[in-house]
Amino acid sequence: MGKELTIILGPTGVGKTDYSIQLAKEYDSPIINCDSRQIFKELKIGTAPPSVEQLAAVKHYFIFSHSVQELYTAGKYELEALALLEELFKTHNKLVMVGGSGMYIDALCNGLDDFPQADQELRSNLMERLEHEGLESMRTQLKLIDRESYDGIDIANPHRVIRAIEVTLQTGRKFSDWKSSPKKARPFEIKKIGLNRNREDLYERINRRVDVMIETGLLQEVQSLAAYRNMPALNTVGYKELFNYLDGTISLEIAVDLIKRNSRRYAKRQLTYWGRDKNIEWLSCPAQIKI
RNA sequence: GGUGUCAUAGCUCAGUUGGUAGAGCAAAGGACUGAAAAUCCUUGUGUCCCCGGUUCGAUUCCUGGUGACACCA
Repeated sequence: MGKELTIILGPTGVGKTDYSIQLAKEYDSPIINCDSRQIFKELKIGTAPPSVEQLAAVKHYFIFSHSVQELYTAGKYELEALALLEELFKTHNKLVMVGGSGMYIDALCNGLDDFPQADQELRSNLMERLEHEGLESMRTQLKLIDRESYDGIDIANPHRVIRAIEVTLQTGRKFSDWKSSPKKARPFEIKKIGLNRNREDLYERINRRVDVMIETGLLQEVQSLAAYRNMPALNTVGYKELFNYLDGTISLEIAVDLIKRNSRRYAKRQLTYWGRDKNIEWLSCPAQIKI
């Protein structure tokens, strides 16, 4: 019998978790998470992971599995998740995956080109130069060492410029030469289900969920993570705003409003990201489902 | 009850010496190859509160109304 992976995706707050539990029970499958922040064991509130009851009801992978102290990336996820799937498919025909990280999902489904992960030292050097010399200077360098990338990537985006320079310097081969739009073969079928709902309803759920997070102790969680605030894992909606509050830069009320706003914007970006993926079968959630 | 001030984008407000208007925020749309909950790009028509008057022309000036605020009683 053929192996099939069902991926449930959708914007934050849409109700993916509940849906995934149902489907996992129906398929008698564990759940493999593909949310880039729920993998962190230190983040228990602000990333809206499955509840203790939900975790007890169905076996979950990639939930609380890694630490914010380590650098985690889409590339690592591709390898680790793929290895796990191969293992699980030995005993299952159908598996359920859920999450909202579009790039992680793409990495798993299609793979990434084989250029390396960033060398941390090189990256921090480049970051420093960006800060001191400005973006224009970085662009000029990219133009010199990889003209094709300079013409092809979003030159206004510092992350992209730095990444292209970084790979080129690190490997001695142009970033643009590495790129091939990979479509790596996977030993299983992939079915994508997108969950969506009325925009107003979605935003309402997001806003409410933030209030619940605050009531549940998000502020205390953020406080306890102060030592790691510079790790990429903590550059996350719900955490960065509260760090600012703790610094005294903004009031708690404003921080909470910003968390809501940034979550809403995140949801919108997710929807945009998946807009071009024609393989997603979209389902509209009824308004009654509670978080 | 009297007097005064205000009424413009979803919100806060600017402005038009009379020729139908623009900022910030919110919002919307988009991009995306190891930071992706990241990072970046683009987008401003709205009965200028309502009725009438003056005027070639009123959101702008005038009368009245309504509402909000302030002060006086």
